[in-house]
Amino acid sequence: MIEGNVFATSQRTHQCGALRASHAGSPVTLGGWVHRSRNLGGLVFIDLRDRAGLVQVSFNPDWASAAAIAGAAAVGVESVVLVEGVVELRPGDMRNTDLATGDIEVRATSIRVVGPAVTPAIPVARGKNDKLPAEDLRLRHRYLDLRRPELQASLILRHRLLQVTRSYLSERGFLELETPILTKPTPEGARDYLVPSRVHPGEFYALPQSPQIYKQLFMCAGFDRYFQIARCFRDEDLRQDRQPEFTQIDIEASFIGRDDIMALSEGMIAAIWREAGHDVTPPFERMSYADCMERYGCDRPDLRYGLEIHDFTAAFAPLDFVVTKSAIEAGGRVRGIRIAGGAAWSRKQVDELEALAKSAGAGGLLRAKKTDGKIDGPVAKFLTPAAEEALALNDGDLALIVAASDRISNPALDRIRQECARRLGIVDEHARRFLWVTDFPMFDKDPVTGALAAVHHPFTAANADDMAAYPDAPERWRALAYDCVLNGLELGGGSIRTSDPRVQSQMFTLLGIGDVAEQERRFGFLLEGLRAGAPPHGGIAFGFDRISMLLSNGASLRDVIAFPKTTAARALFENAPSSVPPEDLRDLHLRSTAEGA
RNA sequence: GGGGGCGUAGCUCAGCUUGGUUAGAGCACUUGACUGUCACUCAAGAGGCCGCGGGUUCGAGCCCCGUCGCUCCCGCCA
Repeated sequence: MIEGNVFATSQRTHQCGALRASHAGSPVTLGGWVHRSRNLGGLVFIDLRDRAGLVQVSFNPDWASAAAIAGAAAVGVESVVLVEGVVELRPGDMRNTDLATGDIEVRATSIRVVGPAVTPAIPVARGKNDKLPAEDLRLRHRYLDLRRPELQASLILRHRLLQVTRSYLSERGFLELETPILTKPTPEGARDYLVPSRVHPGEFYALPQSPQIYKQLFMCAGFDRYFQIARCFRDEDLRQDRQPEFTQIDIEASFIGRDDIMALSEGMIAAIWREAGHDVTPPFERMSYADCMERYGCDRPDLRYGLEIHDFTAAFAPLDFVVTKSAIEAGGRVRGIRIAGGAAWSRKQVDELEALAKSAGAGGLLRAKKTDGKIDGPVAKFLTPAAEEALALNDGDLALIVAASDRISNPALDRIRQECARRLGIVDEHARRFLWVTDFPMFDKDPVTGALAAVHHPFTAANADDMAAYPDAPERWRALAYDCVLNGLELGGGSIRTSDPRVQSQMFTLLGIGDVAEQERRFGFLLEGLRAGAPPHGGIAFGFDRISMLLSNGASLRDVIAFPKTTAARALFENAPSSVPPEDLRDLHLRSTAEGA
């Protein structure tokens, strides 16, 4: 680090928000924005703001000229001013403990307005109970919104997290290598953003959904360890935690296995969280995909609370109860969760949970509660002692059960479990339960068409034992893939890649791209790279925006991205996308079919 | 692509249920007063295409239809 005050320039000596009692007696020149001012009549205070914080500048006839006081009284909020003065300790009763600079004030002798401001369209300085302006206004006037100390803190933290990430990886031999933004359309996955070529009529580049193939080619080229803070683009409908362009910490390495990537990632996550002031202790817990689905009904379980799913199928099979019986006969299972104290919930409350289960695709939600030693509910009169024992209800407990195929019951029970935890207030907001989910299936089989789709992506390697054991049942193969999960949120995921070009070609065939010419056309540049001598390699990518959001306690991804898009993928500040002159379209060999075009 | 919510002063919101004087409040803004405030205080003032279009009605911020924008969710996101 450079010693001393790097913020001193020919025009100012200090940052406003950096002044402390130790500066008392120093003459200073400050530049900043007028956050608020208080004119007491002949005595004026200005709260001057820069990215470091606020400092009170006082204008008093004892040290300031009448002209300076008049200037201070006249300046409008959000104007940029340069003030000269002396840092002085405030008398004890005038200290402001709410302000980092509250022990001192700057007794100003002059003020110069260098950037006068019109009245701001949205307020920057807010009272304690003032609500934020509507988000579209904040986005439209982003230059003002970004002045808010909260957003500045988020972006400053984001910067620090990026630097920690860079140095962590760089210190471990990873090279920060760049990949193209103008690239080739990807045949599967999300929709691409397309860029028309001017010199090649009718042809298009695509913006990368991820640098996946390029980073594998870096491995083929022998760079051994790669990382990139990579911008990625996906043209899909948006959510609170989804932007059309987003940033990934993208990592790939050679001569490594799953455990190497996990250990490296754990260290990096710990370094990032430490930078944000949190202790994280690797190694992280691990759980197979199969266990996750069995116990939690989803592949990214929130482990901050229990409410695990239990299987009652064996005990319920003999029951002469049509709901469970028909489900089991159709190949389904009877599974549910036990809620201690849930018997006290009202009919209406449980109905709401059933509605939730139905919205997740379940046909219904069976309930059984135990009060005064007696089980109540539609199944109650069919229960055998064995079934009662399996339910294992204590007095006051409620069981919520879904009888269906796992494909139906998993998402339903997942939703129910999350909602029950919320209602019970058993989610420890301060807990951080990191988890590796491993052994994902390679393929997802479409229940109707039987077609296979890659669960992770087509370049993921399969477990070799599975391939040998079930050569004709690829839907049983497990992938060498892993997801990093925190409190039910996916932070990142990756896999060991297929480095044998023949195996990669077989994978494409399984995915329905059997034609060799077609494979070469779509993925030739990867296959050629693999044929040229590819080391075993693998990697991972973390969603950096989401990590920033978590660590700055932001409610939305839009609070950690300087210039985000709306949920309609529109940029309200610079007003993109927008129409272009017809001649521009002509140059690109395009004609718009949009109405009114 | 589908569903829910919101849209009234520069900002945050009342008013809408049950249509009926001149559409209100707080903050911000302008002017004035005020020598230790820190969301300063006090007084006065200015500020409105009630998102837009159509309809019902003697009469619409309010009811109906459509549309646009923002937002949340489902689908989608290898």
